[in-house]
Amino acid sequence: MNYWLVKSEPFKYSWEQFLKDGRTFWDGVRNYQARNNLREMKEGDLVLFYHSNEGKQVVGVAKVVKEFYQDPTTEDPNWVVVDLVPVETLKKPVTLAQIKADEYLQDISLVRQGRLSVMSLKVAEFDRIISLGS
DNA sequence: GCCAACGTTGGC
DNA sequence: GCCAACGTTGGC
Repeated sequence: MNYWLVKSEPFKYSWEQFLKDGRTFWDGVRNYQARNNLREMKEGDLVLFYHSNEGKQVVGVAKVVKEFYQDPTTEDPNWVVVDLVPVETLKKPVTLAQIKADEYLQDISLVRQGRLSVMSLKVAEFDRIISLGS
């Protein structure tokens, strides 16, 4: 079981839209490192959903329901997607500022590698964010 | 809107 | 295979 964090700009695809859809395929990844992370995702893995640019906060938890397959939005076989469903909305969104200020989250990729859009999390980091959001 | 960080591209 | 130039992301 692994833990992940994905970013989305809310005006492009928001958590609210995700809840409305009930299920989505995570497309648009055009970065090799992020792509590699998508390929590592297993069914049942939990994924934090982060709003970048506007909001800059973790807003909910999703779950992988289908492992990677060819990105249907491009012919290029380099790129893949996974299917996600929403699991729960955080009672209190966890902001980037909170994460940066938290002593247990100093090494999180969200802070250390700001531009990466799909990253893995340690269990401790995942749990910490969940507890900050409860 | 600016700019830092960093990934990618292309010339040599 | 190195590295400069360029483009993109995302925080501020």
